[in-house]
Order: sequence, then structure tokens, then C-alpha cells
Amino acid sequence: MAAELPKVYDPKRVEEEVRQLWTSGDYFHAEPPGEAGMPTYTIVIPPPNVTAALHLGHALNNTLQDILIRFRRMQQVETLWMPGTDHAGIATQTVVEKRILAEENKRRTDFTREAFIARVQAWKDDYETRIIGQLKAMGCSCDWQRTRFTMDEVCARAVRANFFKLFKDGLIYRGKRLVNWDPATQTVLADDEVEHETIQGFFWYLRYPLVEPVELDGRIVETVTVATTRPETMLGDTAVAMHPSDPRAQALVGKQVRLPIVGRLIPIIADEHVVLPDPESEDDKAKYSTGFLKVTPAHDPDDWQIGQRHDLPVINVMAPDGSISDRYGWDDANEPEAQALLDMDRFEARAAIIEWFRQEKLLEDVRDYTHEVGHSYRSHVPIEPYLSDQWYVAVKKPISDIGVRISDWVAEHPDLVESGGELTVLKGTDVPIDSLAGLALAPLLDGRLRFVPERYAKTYQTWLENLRDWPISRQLWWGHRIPVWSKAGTHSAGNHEKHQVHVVVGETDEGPVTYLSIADDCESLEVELEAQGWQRDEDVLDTWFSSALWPFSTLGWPVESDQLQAFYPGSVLCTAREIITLWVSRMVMMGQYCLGDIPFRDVYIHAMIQDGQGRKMSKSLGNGIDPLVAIDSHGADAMRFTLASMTTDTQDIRMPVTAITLPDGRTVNSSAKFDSGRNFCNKLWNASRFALTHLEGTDPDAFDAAAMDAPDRWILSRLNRTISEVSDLLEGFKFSDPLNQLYRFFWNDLCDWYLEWAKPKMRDPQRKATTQNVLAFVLDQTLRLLHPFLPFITEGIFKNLNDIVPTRRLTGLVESPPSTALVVADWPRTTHSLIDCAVEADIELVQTTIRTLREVRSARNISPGLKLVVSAKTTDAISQVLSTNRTLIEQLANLESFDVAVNLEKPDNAAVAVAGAIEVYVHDVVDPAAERARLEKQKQLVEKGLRGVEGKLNNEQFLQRAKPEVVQQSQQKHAELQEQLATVEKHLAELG
RNA sequence: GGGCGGUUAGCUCAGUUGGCUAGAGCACCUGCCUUACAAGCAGGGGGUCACAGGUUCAAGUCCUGUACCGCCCA
Repeated sequence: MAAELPKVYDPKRVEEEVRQLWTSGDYFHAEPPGEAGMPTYTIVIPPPNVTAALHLGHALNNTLQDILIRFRRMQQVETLWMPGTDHAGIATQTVVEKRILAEENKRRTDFTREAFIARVQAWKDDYETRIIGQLKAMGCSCDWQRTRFTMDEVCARAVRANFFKLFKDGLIYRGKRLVNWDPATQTVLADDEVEHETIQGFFWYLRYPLVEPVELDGRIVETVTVATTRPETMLGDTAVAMHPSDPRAQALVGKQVRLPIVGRLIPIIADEHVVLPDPESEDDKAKYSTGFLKVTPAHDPDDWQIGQRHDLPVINVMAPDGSISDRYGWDDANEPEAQALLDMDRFEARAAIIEWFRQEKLLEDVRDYTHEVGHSYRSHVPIEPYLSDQWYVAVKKPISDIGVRISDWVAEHPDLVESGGELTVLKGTDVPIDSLAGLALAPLLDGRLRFVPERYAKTYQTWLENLRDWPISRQLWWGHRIPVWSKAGTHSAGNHEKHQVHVVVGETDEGPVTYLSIADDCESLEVELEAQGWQRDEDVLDTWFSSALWPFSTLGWPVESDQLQAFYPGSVLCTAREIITLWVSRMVMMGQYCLGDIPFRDVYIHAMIQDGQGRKMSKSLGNGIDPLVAIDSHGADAMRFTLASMTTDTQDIRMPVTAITLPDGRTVNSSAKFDSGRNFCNKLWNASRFALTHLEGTDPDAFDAAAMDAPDRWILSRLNRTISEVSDLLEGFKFSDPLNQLYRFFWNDLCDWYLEWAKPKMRDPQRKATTQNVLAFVLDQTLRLLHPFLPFITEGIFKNLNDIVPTRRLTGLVESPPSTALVVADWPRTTHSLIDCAVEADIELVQTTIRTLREVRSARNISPGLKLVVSAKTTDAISQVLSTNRTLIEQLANLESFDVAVNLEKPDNAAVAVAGAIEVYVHDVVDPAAERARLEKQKQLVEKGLRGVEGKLNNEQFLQRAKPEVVQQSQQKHAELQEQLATVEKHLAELG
């Protein structure tokens, strides 16, 4: 019962009780609605990586999702929040490898593949448990029974099915390309996994000797000078290129140079890619250029293109770990100088090569150069462009059998497409409408897919328009192993009636190879094939390949089911902006491709949390905040309150971080920002405690609408405005705004005014019943409105309210539908008839009067306990309002008596204050000095206002051009202010 | 290099289609342990709205430029 409620809110106790209540009621579980076509609301969680425990960014992300989910659930929509975790291939494998190296001094290759995966699996099990525990601690109302993992059987089946579908449709191919190679983790990275960092580096100018000297402008030229930022790649040079319009080209193109160190003879060729030198140019390329470009097709993407154009040899001089090696395509490393470089790390080799050129007097110059260098987002080492065979997904290739679906769309949106040769492409792009990229882009252009805030649509669009084929193989062990088997030569698949098998013949340097993929996981078939000499690909798929399927793999696709039918497509995806390209785009692509529909209607992009200095929170900076620390010190609701209240449309949230010491002596990060959430919870707790102690015996049948006084009608009016505003704001993905509205309503209206006015009424048998019912109803509705933001505390109080006042009904006006638990209670509905502008205006006059009197009291140091006698002079209309509500004023201004009339005289020994059209006289408190100070201050204020208004009204242009209502407003304001000024001056004059 | 944000009180942020004396929370100052709450109550001080131009009767708000900070992409 209420009396047992502790004086200070104890989050731990309440959270525990409430969690049990939710669990026992199974409230978070969603089932397909019995009737087809009933609305559902689905959010799939952005599956957190099992790499590490959740940080504050996750807390924000999941708080917002939970708010959306709880809001819809209370609207009685069948609501599914699908939880789970992501295996995060490269990231997780890397941390486990690091851990094993540090603790056991062992490397991955010291284990068998199975044994190593088992180690990663153990890590995953540990972190998955921790992550789910964290989500539960935050109050996330996920359907835990459905928890998935991107590598579990259900998700694996989807990956397999999707891969096969792509393979069969010819959208997966094997290609030799220069890839972004991470020598540290020894895997390929997609373009978007490469981070560009500005590096203070150098341009080295290297002289390459001509095989035969050439006469140029009357001078004998013996060398050409190339400029490079990566001298170590010169070992793989296969040409020197010049621009065809370079004046020296005629004499030099076609000649040969002897590549230093290696001794290789390489041609000078003409290619328009080369930038002509221009020392005055603003463009760095021209400024630093010598006009000669060393061409290294195996180690530079641009050079690769040049090599393709001129049919140059491709010489790879590095091993996968980035060291110089003659075992991966370099077969003329015969010179002792070249031999000496073998096995050196690429940066050691760079130094050695520069030193060699210096010694040989072939180093012409070294110039400082600031440039962007790609780094691995995972290991942070510089990316090496590296020649390698990889599997790719063709993103701009037309898909043969989806023509029918597309043709309807094209017919409906002729303005969005144009003809691009034989293809139909999206207007202004080279993206075929029937390609994967086209499938992802079309729903944005036709308005089906929306981004909130809208500006992020551009990121998505630009990325898709410029998309290149997606490399999906990763040289890792942790992940979905690529379901492709290969065998040298040309083969048919044989007859496998029970299984779908697809076969493709490809070309390699060694001749034809046959690739085969199987639609489903069948061990016996795989064993059979392997016995016949088919070899399974060693690599695994990019993590995003499985993440892309998450909105439907979690629902069991490819198996058709009621749940897939009911909960796909989902409603909204809630994530951070860095994920738009990596994940959002691919989910849309695959959702469209596999199910023919977008996976969600809205994409809500929330801010990133930074520390007080605007830096990202990160482990290396040590400025992160653990959500469990915040929950432990402030409570889960407090953390959620603070996070939600900081969520506006800005792209960053700054959260000043402070170190705190825990009782056990550990120092951890927290933030004073959470205090506001804790304070709010405590206020809610205490207001409810007060209410509940006065609600014993509330009888809805005793409610009499006619007996409601002004505060009753006022609080109901304010409540209904709040219901309406909060509902609209939540519909529009606003979080800070509705919380602010609720703060204002609960704290500033309900607590500061209504509860104070209610106190004496609770002691008055005549008025108690009506007040009780209003208070019980308002508390009920307030709890409901706050529940999505503060689920624990509101649920805890709701239970007490249910015990004490089982029925919240304002008989004849409105009733709140009962519910055993707040989590599934009805979301409040606006009762428009209870919105009462007149009573709101009246109460505002009353509040203004009270505030003015409090100010008088405070300015004069009049004891709060001293009862004052007050009279007031004002207009007839206001006089009636104040007179009717005199007890409200007497009560909260602590007055002996309050008299108001149109023409009262100011008593001689009274203090005076002017509040708009109201003059209040506080009797028997003469203090001329305080009086003068107060009035002078007010005079200045009024004069400031007056100057502003007069400036306008004295301006002819304003009178002529401003909207009439604005002019009229100003005139009225002017009259009011003048009157006030006169009053203030009159009283100042009387003071002498 | 291209794109997108931001700059308003000491701190964190609101500020609708231009129009009342630019707001909130925290912090600060003053007075209160008033039987819901000191994690509270009442009152108060504090802003050249980054800078420079422009449009307008009127600019924190619209336009142009500059500076600084941040993010995304190449």
C-alpha cells in the first residue's frame, strides 16, 4: 500500500519487481494476428556485434526503439521487436585472436579451423549473454523467445538460400581485382570498410635510367624522374607513362628504362591519365608531377587501369602480410639488391629503397606532401591495393527474371526512369532499374522508403548511384563459409534430384574451373562431392551479407509462414548514420530481391553520442560510458529519460563525462546528465506517493462533473492538450519534444499547481470525492503517457494505483480502460470536450497574481510563514476571475485575505506591484527602498518593451506593409505598456 | 576534392511558415527542512544569437561570403 512506499525512489527494487511482472505476463511476445490484414508493427533490432558489451550508443539506440515499440503496443497494435546479435566476422575474430595471442601466445594458425571457431564461439556465447542481459536491464521489451543470431541455424538457412539465388541468377561472380587489402588481418575489405585519414607524408622523386640516352632540346637526357608516395611499389613497375601531349613525349615514348634495383627493362608509354606538371597549379597532382608516372598495375588501382589499357604485365611483389616477396608473382628478383629486400615489411622496404636511391645518387628530391591514405577500419593499418581473386555481387547487372515486377513500376513512374542504351535506368544515373542497386534506389525515389531526418536520404541515394560491385568474400574463419565448391576443368553437376545445384564454368590463369553451389545445407551431398574432388571455398562471407537478410532471416525466410506474412515488411529501422550505406542499403536491396518488398517503411537515424569535447566515445580514448554503470547509479528509467530528452534532430549528442568512484573502489565513467533523469523519477515517485495516500476509498460513482472547480477543469484541459501533442510528436519520431511536454505538464502543471491546490480539498469532505477522481484519472493518464520513456517506475506505480483505485472514471465524461499491466494498457486518447481555453486563461491570471505576490514577498524578505492581507485593482473582467478564484490565490500566496475590485484605492502603508493590468497592494509592508528598487526595475522592463513597440509604430513603412493583425497587436501592446508605465510611475511619484 | 550538419546563457540544448521584453534543464545567487519530494519549494542574476555583408517595415530565423568544429563519401 501507499504508506509502504519509500520516500526516495529505489530503482533497483522497482526494476526487479517490474521485470518479474513483465516476464510472468509474457507481454513482449508477438504472434501473427488471428485475422489477416490486422495491423502489425515490427522493428528488427540492429543486432549488436558480439565483439564487445554494449556502450551508451547502443543504450540510446535501444531506448528509442523501445519507446516506439511500447507506444505502438499500448495502441493495441500487434507489436514485434525482434532481438538478436551479429557475429561481426572480422571484428570478433580479431579481438579473439588478440586475446589468444596475449594470454596464450598462440596464433590462429596454431589451431585447426574447427578448434579456432570453437574459441570464437565461446566468446560469442559469453558476450551474447551479456548483451541480452544489458538490453533487459535497460527495459527493452523485445520478444525474447525469438532471439536470433546471424550465424544460428535459422539465419544460416537464409544466407544459404540467398547466396544460391544470387548465384543462380548470375549475380555472384569470381573476379581478379585489385582489392582493399588489410595486411594486418589479411583479408579483403569493402570500399566502405576503408577509412580515409590525412597523413603527413612525402613525395619521393626517383630517377630511372634510360637504356639509351636521348637528345631532348639539344641536351642529352639519361634519366627520367618519377614522383611517388609509395617507393616500395617500384619493384613491381612495368612501365613509365607520360601524357601524350607532353612536349617530351615524342622523343621518349617507345624508349625503355632500366628499373633500378630490379634491372627490369620497362617501356615508356603514353596515357592520358598522367597529369602534366605545373608548379603553379592549385591542384596538388599537377604541382608535384614530373610528367612521368611509374606504373605498377599490381599495386595501384589507377595503374591497374593503365595496365589494362596497354596490356602491361602485372607483377605482385608482396606477400599477403605486406612484406616484400618473390613468391606471389614476382619472378625476376634476381639482382642481389632485390634479393636483399625480400621478406622486409613494406615500410622497412620503403626506407631501404629510398636509402638505395640516395646512395646511388638517383634520389632527386623529397618533398613534404599531405594526402589521404586508406586505413583498415578494423586494424587501422594502411590499406594495400592488392591483386586477388574474390567473389563479387554484381549490383548494377540486370536481373533476368524480375521483369514483370519492374515493368509495372516503370509504367507507374515514367518520370523516374530513362533509357540508357539497351537498359532502363533510373533517371540521371547509370543504375538499371532491374539491378540490385536499382531495386534499392527505386523505393526511395517513389517515396515508399522514408528517412527521418530527411537529409539522410541523400547519403543513401548518392551511395547507391555510385555503387561498385560488392566484394563478399573474406579471408576469415569466423563467419558463413562460402557455399561454393570448385574443380579444375569443365564439369556438369551430375544428377542430384533432391537438391538444387547450380554450376558455373569460369576461367583462371590455369585454365577453366567449374564452380558449383548447393541451395541447402546437405552434409551427405557435400561429402560426396568432396570425395569426387570438388573443393569447398576456404573463405567466409562478408558479415553484411547475413546482416542484409536480418529483417526476414529472423522470421524464417525462405520458409513461408504466418509470421513472415504478418511481420514482413517491418515498420521502422532505427540506427545511426554510419550504418546507412553498410547496412540499410543492403537490407533494402535484399528485401526487394528476395521478397519483393522493402524491409521497412521508415529509417530513423539518431544522433551519435560524443563526450563533452565533441569526441566519439571510444575504448582507446577511455571516454565511454557503460550503460550498466548508469543504470546502477541512477536507474534504468533515469538513463532512458536523459537519453531521450537529448534526442533532437541534431546529428550529435554531447554528453560530458566524469569519472566516479564506485563503493568497491573502481573508477568508472558516468555523466551528471543522468541526474536530471533521476530527479524526474524521484519527483514522479513522490507525487504518486502523495496521490496514492489521498486516493484511498476513491469512488467513481461519487464523481460529479458539475462539482469540479477551476483547477480540476484546468488540469484536465492541460492533460488533454498533452495527450494530443505527445501522441503527434511520437508519431513523427520526436523524442525530446514529447518528453519536454510531459515534463511541463507533470512537474509544472500537476505538481506545482494542481497538487498544491488539491491539498485542502482532500481534507474537505464536500470536495474530496470529485478531487480524488480527477487526481486518480490524471495520474493514470500521466503514467500511461510516460510509460514508453520510463517503463519501470510507471509500471511500478501503476500497480499501486490499480490496488487502490481499480477504476479510473470521471463518470459521464471519460473512462480509462482498465489493465492489469501498464505495458499493455491503452494509450490515452484526447477528449476534445475537456480542452477548455477559458479556464486555462483564468488560471493563468491566478498564477500571475500569485507569482507577483511571491516576488513581493521574496524581494522584501518577508517570511514565507507570514500571512499577508492583499487587495488588488484591475479591470472588470479580470476582477471577476480573480474574485471567483480568490481562495486559490489566498492558498498559494499564503494570504490572510484577498480583495479585488475595479476601483480600489491603494492603502497608505501598502507595497504595490504591477502585473499587466493587475495592481496588487500588499498591506502593512512598508519598505520604501525595496519598493523603489522593485518599481524602478519594472519601469525599465516596461520601457524596454515600449521602445521596441514604438520603434515599429513610428515607422510609416511598418504601418503600411506589415500584416494588419500584426500592426493591431502592436498597437494593443503599446496601449497596455503605456498604462503599466503610468501606473508604475504614479507609484514611484507617491514614494517621493 | 564532393556532400551534409553545427556555432544561441558557464554547461547541454529548444526556438515552427521572419512578428510579444530570445526560452528550458543543469550550474550559480537569495530565502525556506511549508507532514509527497532538500534528488525538493519559492524568488533571482546571467545572452553583441560565431563573424561580415545583403533582402525586408521587421532577421536568432531568409540569401551570400568568411572562420572554426564535426561527420559521411572519394
